Amino acid sequence: MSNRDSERSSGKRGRPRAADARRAGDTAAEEILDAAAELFSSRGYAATSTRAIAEAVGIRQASLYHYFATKDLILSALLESTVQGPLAMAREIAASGRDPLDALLTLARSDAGQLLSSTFNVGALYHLPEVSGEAFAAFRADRTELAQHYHRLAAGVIGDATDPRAHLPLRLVEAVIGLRSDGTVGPEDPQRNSQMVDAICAGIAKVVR
Amino acid sequence: MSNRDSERSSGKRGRPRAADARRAGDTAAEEILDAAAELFSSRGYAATSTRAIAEAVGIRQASLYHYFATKDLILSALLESTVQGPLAMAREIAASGRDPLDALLTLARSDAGQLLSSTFNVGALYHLPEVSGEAFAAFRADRTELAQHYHRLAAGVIGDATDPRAHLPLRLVEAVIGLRSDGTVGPEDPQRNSQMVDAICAGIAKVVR
DNA sequence: ATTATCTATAGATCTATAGATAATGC
DNA sequence: ATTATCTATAGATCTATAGATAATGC
Repeated sequence: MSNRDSERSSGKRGRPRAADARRAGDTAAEEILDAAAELFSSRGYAATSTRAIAEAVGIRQASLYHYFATKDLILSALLESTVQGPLAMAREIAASGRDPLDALLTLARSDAGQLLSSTFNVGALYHLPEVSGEAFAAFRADRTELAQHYHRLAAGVIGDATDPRAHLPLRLVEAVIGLRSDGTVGPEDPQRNSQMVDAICAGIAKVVR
Repeated sequence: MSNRDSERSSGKRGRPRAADARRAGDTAAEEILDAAAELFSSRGYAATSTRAIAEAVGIRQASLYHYFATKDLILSALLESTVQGPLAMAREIAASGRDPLDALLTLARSDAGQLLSSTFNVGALYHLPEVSGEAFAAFRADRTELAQHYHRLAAGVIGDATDPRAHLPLRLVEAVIGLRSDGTVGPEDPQRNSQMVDAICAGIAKVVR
């Protein structure tokens, strides 16, 4: 129980900041990612300047470049960090040999729950138009693999790999991104979220059966 | 049959363009909207410069401002023009007093079909982060009304206005936007599109019943 | 000495405006 | 005279780099 005191406490290296810390995160890089997650997911990538990110963190614009060599790399880090968990889970479930419907619903429940409970609507990052650029090819490959896991499990339940219905379960999970943008759901009402996740999973089951 | 010759033919007013016309549209404003629809929906709003739009049309950057006083107004015109049709149909169906499930499926089929058959993926414009800005409040009001029509019809079938499932039909229709961005479907394969629309409508019926 | 920050700025944009120009219409 | 375009540019960005500064660590 002694790992609380190294948190950000005592000895700070380097020149002090002009402003106080105002962001979540134990390190400067985490503070930057937290601010960028909020701004990129609400205002978009091109519309968010590095100056706006720095201001939200409480540092100068140029100081961002001590941690990220380019603006691209900030979005890249956010994209990777949000897809890694779902992808790892999908691989695990795929390897487990579970019943396809059970596997599909477990994956969907987990992913929808995470999208709803995250502090910002980071799922919206997936849909930023800039993500189709070369700088984010690694993320897109991960995202494609995740989509394939959903598709394969759904096709397994349906019994036909060409049935267009097999594309719908992932889309129902991602519906929560739009619902959060609209304010229909959000992390401030966990009970409503839980009902929404249930409704989505029930919908997925009905669509594939 | 004599309305073919006023098309863009004979008498052109004004200084000639430096480049040839290269865009769909009978008027310069339509050419601009066509180019902007392609660029905004694929690259995003902030990432598309007025210069890029002008180049796609074959005119100089400053010439855009003869037709649109600001860049905002170009996106605004596109958003309005894509939501007007669906909204008009939704109002008509709502006023018709039809059976809610029948009404819901008719609306969904029409909207999904239009999103799939349009030349560019204009549905993606709805999800641009910039649309949450003040300049697009009129569009957002229309969009909200459309969402309410879907929600009310779905709640009518379910028999409970608070059931979270009532939010899912519109989301299933909008799934085609993501499917087009991914290349899963597109206007080049009408037969596959038709199967996808059927699958979505069948999914909607199952979700609300 | 190392580190994290700062100030200052170069160079490349980007939107919008001002005013000239080259057509047609009357 | 009217119109649709053009050229030129002002002023406001924006990203990234260079190099100074103010802390701690050794």
